[in-house]
Amino acid sequence: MPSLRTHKTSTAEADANADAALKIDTTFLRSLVGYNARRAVLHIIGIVMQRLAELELKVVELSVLSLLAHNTGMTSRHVCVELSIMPPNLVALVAALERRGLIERRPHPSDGRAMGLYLTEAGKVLTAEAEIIIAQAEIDATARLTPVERKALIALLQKVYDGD
Amino acid sequence: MPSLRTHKTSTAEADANADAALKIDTTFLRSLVGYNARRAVLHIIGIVMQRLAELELKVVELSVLSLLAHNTGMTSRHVCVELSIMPPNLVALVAALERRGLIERRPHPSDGRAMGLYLTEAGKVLTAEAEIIIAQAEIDATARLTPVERKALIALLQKVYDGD
DNA sequence: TATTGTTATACTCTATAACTATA
DNA sequence: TATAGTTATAGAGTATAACAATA
Repeated sequence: MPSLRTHKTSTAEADANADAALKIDTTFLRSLVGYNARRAVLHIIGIVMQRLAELELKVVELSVLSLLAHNTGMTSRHVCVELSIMPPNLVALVAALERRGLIERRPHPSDGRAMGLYLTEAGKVLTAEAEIIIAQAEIDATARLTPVERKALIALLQKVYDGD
Repeated sequence: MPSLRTHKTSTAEADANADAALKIDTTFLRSLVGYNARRAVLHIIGIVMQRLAELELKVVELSVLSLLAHNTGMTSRHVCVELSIMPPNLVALVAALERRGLIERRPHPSDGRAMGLYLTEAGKVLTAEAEIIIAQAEIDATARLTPVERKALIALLQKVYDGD
């Protein structure tokens, strides 16, 4: 019997689908970039999260640390804009990183309202270590891709969201 | 997501990054598939969500309805596995769709524990309408991609997570 | 007046333990 | 014993309103 992808409904098909181990038709969902991208994110984040847990870091915390490592003195507001975090939700995160001695908050030189965020020496060391771990975790999580495919995938994804 | 770059320039300071919105170096984060995929998901989901809101549907609700449209009689458990939803979290969702008269729950013919999920006529109509809307929203959200690029992107994403 | 950082809070999403009725 | 569905609940994640200090 030929593999069927009918959209008709019959009692026989209903009973067939009600039975155990069957093929589920996900043709429509799999035709959507959003669905596939979300599944890929869940796959990758799961692996990355697990590896970062060894350093007691969450993915969003590493994102903030990495941003500060390459943009020293960034303000909370700019971190929020860059990572699409609502300002109230960054407060506790920054406080936690400061409590762990990974970052420092210093008054902005010319804007009395703002605080610059800086990595401490311990923060620099941990961030460097975390970036190596996360880079390897990413490679492992996308191991089915060749380096060329991986590069192409990243370029296509950026084409989707760049300009936001 | 708001624009990341402003066009204002000001006098140089000792700490360039302490000054307001200059170019932020995101080289490391942008080298990660996970980071880029997540940004792309946020971009697409935002648009899709907005369009589906006209039908008072959430993305996950449309996912369930679409799955049932093409796999009539699926059980809750199979929906959970397919969409990575925890069973307790599907209960309220299914109840809401049933309350709206979009789906029906009927006893499984051979397994007294299970319930088959079926679209009602109203559910079929709404799902068909929603699939058209979401397909167009996806095209719009990925308008910077050519059809060939879009197809390539989907294939690469599936290569990342398929087998999970 | 507008903006930065903050508090408080609420809403959503996701996760876990335990129960029931069937298998 | 194991599984499908459910309840209750806890924990993240994300959202808005409002305030003080500063621009």
